[in-house]
Amino acid sequence: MSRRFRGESVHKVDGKGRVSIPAAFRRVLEENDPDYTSGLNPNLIIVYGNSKRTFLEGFSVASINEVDEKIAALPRGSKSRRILERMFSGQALHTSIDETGRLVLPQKIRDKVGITNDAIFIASGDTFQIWHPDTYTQHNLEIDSWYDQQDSDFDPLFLLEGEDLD
Amino acid sequence: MSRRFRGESVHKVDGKGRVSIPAAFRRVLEENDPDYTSGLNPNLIIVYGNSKRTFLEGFSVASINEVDEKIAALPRGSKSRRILERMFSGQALHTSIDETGRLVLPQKIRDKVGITNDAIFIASGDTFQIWHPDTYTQHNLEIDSWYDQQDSDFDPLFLLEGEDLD
DNA sequence: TTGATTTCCATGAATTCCCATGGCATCCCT
DNA sequence: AGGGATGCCATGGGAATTCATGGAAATCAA
Repeated sequence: MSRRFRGESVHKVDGKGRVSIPAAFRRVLEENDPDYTSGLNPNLIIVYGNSKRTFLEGFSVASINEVDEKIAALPRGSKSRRILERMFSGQALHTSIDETGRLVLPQKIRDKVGITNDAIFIASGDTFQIWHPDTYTQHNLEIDSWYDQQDSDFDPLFLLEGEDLD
Repeated sequence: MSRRFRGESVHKVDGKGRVSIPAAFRRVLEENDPDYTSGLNPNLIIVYGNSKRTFLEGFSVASINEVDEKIAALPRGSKSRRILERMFSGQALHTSIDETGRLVLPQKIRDKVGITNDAIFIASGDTFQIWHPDTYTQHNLEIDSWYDQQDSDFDPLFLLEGEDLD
């Protein structure tokens, strides 16, 4: 169907760190995992990154491969390459979805982004993000207040045409 | 044939959120879904957006791809891009039309724009909108009052010529 | 052994699928 | 021109699946 994730939703995280992944996201992960065949569980990669990151980023196998290739194309030993390798190799977790559609987020990772009882999943192009709901709301305050300053019939598509903001 | 929707009509929404979409719109969705072949069900994307939005916007696959590409061309991390990604990735829903020509609007989305027993579909270029009939009427009153301020012989095509308004 | 993972079952709610009907509009035959 | 017959369209209802979530049992690792 599609390579892109779409939508947002909140899910419970239980004591063992299990969370259901939105069903629609599962379809995308399945279609973008070359090893996937009906009956199996699709793989995915969770990138948690350095301490400044306040959310987790989920990649399909196809998407992470793309990133890996681009990194590999950078000069060995370059600073960019070292930074990226650290993030996408080291500060990331290769895992898979279980038969009930859940993913396990280890305690360490949950602590890192402050996820406790609930987690919100938000599509973002060919990756998706996982946030603590409150942190996400907080993060969006700026955008929300920006909307408040626009006319009520403002259409964001207008942003595609013109200049950038700020 | 065409990439543009045309016309408007009202349809029943049942308890499960099912709504027939205008047959003419279906033809447009079919022709603009690269995956569509006779016998299959065309895909479409419903964008519901932030809390200020009072209607849903339906995109064909071709149209949303265009939007996605333009977004991807914006600088990563720019405000415009963040606003657009949130709206078109997060606050949106990828779905499809069933064999009886219906679309399912989940409860959450219906609640958001106040759709209950009926919904009105209005063509709008290469997208279409879905409103609660009353909200739509209300919205039109505002546009009508704008017309009232123009000369009685004002021809909207005039807008094609010059600058944007205000 | 003991705490931490995985696996494996369980269940209510939500969602999808499948079948059914009445209303229009169109086609076609005589 | 009349009058089916045909077919798409809008809408409904119930059955069958899938989802999201919880808990217990089995396995692992240190």
